[in-house]
Amino acid sequence: MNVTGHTRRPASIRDVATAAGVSYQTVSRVINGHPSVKPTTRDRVLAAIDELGFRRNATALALASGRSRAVTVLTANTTHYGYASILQGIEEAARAASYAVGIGVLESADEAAVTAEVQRAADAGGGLVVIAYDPAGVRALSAVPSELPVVGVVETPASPPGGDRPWVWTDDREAAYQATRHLLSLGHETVHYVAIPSSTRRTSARTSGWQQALKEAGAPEPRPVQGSWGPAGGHAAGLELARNPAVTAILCGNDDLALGVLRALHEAGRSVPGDVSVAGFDDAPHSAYLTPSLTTVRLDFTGLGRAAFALLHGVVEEDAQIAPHPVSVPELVVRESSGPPPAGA
Amino acid sequence: MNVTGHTRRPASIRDVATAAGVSYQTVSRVINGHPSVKPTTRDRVLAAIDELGFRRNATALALASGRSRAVTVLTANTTHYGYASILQGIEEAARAASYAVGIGVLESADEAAVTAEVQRAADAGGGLVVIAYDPAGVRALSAVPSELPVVGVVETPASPPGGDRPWVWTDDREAAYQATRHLLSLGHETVHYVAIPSSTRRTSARTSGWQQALKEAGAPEPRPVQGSWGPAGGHAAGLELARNPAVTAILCGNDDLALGVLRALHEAGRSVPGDVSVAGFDDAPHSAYLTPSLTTVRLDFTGLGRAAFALLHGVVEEDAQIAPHPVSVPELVVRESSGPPPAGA
DNA sequence: GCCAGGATTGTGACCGGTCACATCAGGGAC
DNA sequence: GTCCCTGATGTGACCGGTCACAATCCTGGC
Repeated sequence: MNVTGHTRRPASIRDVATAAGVSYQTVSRVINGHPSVKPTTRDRVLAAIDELGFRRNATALALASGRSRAVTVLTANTTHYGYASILQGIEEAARAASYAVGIGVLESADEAAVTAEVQRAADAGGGLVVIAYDPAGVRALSAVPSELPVVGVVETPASPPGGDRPWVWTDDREAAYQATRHLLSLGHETVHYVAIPSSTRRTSARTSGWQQALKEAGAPEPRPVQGSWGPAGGHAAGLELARNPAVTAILCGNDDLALGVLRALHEAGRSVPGDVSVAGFDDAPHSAYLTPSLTTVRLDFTGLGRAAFALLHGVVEEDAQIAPHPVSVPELVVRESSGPPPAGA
Repeated sequence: MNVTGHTRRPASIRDVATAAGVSYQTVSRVINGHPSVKPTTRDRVLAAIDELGFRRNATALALASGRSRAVTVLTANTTHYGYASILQGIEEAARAASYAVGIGVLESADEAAVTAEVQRAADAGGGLVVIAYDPAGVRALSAVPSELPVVGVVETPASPPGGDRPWVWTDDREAAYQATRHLLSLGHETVHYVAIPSSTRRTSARTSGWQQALKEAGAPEPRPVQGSWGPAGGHAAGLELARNPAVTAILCGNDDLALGVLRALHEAGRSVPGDVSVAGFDDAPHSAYLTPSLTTVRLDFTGLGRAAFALLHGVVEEDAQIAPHPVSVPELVVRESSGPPPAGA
């Protein structure tokens, strides 16, 4: 160990080579596990590595070899439950594969801003995971130059916006379908829907799952109420729906929205689930502890993140490339916020 | 523009040099804004850069110059509101300074695991921001080799665990003090406290602010109840406190904990704020929409993250180094969950 | 005892930038 | 007209690894 106290620069393979009395190439072979190195030599090199505290310089490796063992996650948001959990899943898997994880936030959906951010991510080297749940993400995914390895986390599997890029998704359609069926099965005549902003102009997967369930049941299909991502949007939407006494069941695009809806119904003097049933989406950590606790559909975002990384890893390392597939089966979690419609309805 | 469709490797400064009919060094001068380049030459080079779509290779830059324009954030968590917001703030500021942002999650507080993660972060090059709100983070901060630029986001300013490293903090002590005073001023005899896990064995800043307020008011000081980070811990603590009819006011270490406490009180049949007042900490986005809405202390985590980056930036670029300072003045937000104690108490 | 061939090891060039220094021209002072 | 200095530009080495190829050692087969 070095005890001089000098802030010397870290040892390079040439330092190790000198210490072990071999050439730098032999050191390179040892750290790369090349087979044809005599065991005694290898031991000598390993001892030198250990003594000098040598660590392979990631920057030099990236420059010389092109491989960079890094992922950059491009996302419009890092704090919302779903996004944060996907990020966490990616980080987890990346760490296990000893990949570095970078993040880039798409603050605006503006074309120029998105392109700039994609460029920055490309500069970082390595692969990309783009969370394309919103317009900014979708735009980013399609702005990624074709020579870059990228995986999209998308909302809908059909004709993904990123073209022929590999992607992963959760089955949002199925999840919305299940939640809607649940509410209908309780006896509600129909189910209203408060939507999250869609990733594209087309109908979102969540919306279409809801529509399908209504159609199958022959229930009237009310116009979806547009919400935002957070509770504030849900609150506004909830106030609007509360004015209509015919509304007895509300499905929300996510749990935050549902929280706002619950609050709005409370303010309007309508009880949940007595007067109105509410269901959310995502099963955020706080949903089980609300009063009333929230019926919702659980999605495995962390697993989704892990799958996204696994897919990217497969692409980058040119191993068997895993076919894109939905990684989580959505699971309906029935809690207090849903129940039969009021007797009079 | 290139229209061959070939996946050619990106242009280097030598490609640009050839295209502009100058040496690579001149190109380097142009992209670095060196003064002594003849305007006509500069224009020629800029035109070539534009035509070839040249972008400076960040990896090569880092290797050759040592500077890397990157920050790695080391944190035990990415999903909790406070952590996620700090990360967001760092990313925001870093993006503005065109720094790359990396993250490393400290999954375990185990010494070896933490050291390994710090090593990985060091390998990424650039500076470090360590969120030291918990044992893992504190350990990581002190495990950072002294030659690495690092900023700690710590709980308590006094004798920071990272030694002489620069740091930023929120004034948690003041925040807890304010919240406790608020509850006492409503007429409660004393205030109970549900604690988040402390970053060290010592009394946390939040705990000591609470204690100080009680002491000043001559109120009895109950033993703090230990919680975890999430609502589940708050729920358990809440059930325990609900058994004691003398409890009329509860301060919680964060809003998630408070949510669990609210739920537990509801289950125990005690009304909020009629029987018991509850206050949280952090002002998470959902807190305003709970029923009852949550009285809490707002902390500017995003600003804290920005400040952490600014400080690091100052250290790395060797500009005027900003002295560490609390960036946010905690702000008490009074909502429905706090009120006077029941008349009989 | 001599040679083919695999196992081991070393050398030089390169990745794409930067840095330190050399070179070359032009212009003012004498 | 010469000298010196400064502005503009080019050359070579280097950052710390990798890659392709050359060189050397050792062993078995004949």
